[in-house]
Amino acid sequence: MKVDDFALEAFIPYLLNQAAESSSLAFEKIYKAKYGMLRTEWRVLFHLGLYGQLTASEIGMRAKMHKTKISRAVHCLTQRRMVTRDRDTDDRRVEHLTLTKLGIAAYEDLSGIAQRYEAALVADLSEAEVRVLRKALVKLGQDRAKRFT
Amino acid sequence: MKVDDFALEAFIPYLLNQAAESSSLAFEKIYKAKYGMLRTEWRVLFHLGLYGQLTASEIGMRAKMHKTKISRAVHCLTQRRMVTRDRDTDDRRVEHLTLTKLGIAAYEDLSGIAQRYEAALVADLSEAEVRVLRKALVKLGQDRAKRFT
DNA sequence: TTGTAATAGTTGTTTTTGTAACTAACAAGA
DNA sequence: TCTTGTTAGTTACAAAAACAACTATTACAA
Repeated sequence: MKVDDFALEAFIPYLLNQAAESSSLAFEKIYKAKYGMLRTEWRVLFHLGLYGQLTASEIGMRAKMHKTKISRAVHCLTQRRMVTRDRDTDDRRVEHLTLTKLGIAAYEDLSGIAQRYEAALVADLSEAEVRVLRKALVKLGQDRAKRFT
Repeated sequence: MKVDDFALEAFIPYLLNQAAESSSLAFEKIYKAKYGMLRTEWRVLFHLGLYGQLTASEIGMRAKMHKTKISRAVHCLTQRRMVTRDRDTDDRRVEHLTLTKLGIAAYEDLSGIAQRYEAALVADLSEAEVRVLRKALVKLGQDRAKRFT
């Protein structure tokens, strides 16, 4: 199987998946253990904590999560009294989601941990490298729907 | 919700997940459409194509995939006549996995596509940036079991 | 030997995700 | 008004993943 110079070890999507999984794992354990949250719930919580009141669709666009995931995450978060839903008075299809005191507390706790976690993650990279990394990840995260067929 | 200077948009694990998902998507469609493969199967195929004969455990260690995933992926790949299993004569617990002609053909086809795909992915990054990216991803992909509690 | 532990891999069951179909509300033209 | 189409969000069902328990085989020590 001589084949080629193509190293799976260096295939960017593969590396990205490994890095994403590995880097999410330890942090996932924290919010799971402390608040019983799933990754989807953590994301919703985080978006609400960061941007304030949002609708499910807005979260969907920002986080690129499918609406069913959001629907379920919001359901769980409301059950856990971390999020409240308010119907829009003009358009009664839309719901405005807001964190409760409990939700805010969880968000503040977890975002603090997240910052320290991230610092530990990139501890052995230089600042310049981290800048390049972030920039590259943002680019790679963009929709490329049409770019490769 | 004034809170903080913590930008979710810049949280590395978040960016990694976005980039990983986005970058895997288009490629996933290709091997799914052409060969009806799942991501797990594609990974197994790729490891076998790259390293030749391996056992399931070896693939598990290299790819950091759980053994049940590998078991099922191998099952599908053998059904599709892309992989053959041979019992080790010394230790009858272990199976040596090898690509068939069909498997090799699929691997060669897909690895070619993968190379071009990756080239398109990083097209608007400089070579230096790609180097930094790969290096950072490899580091982040490493086990950090004990590094953050 | 024989008993205990360890390893390779599989199978079964439960969670979580993905997909598609659905309800409810609005919009806008005939 | 009455379609027809669109949007927000939910629900139901199918696909995939995670987790635990299992079989078969080997290792190794009493």
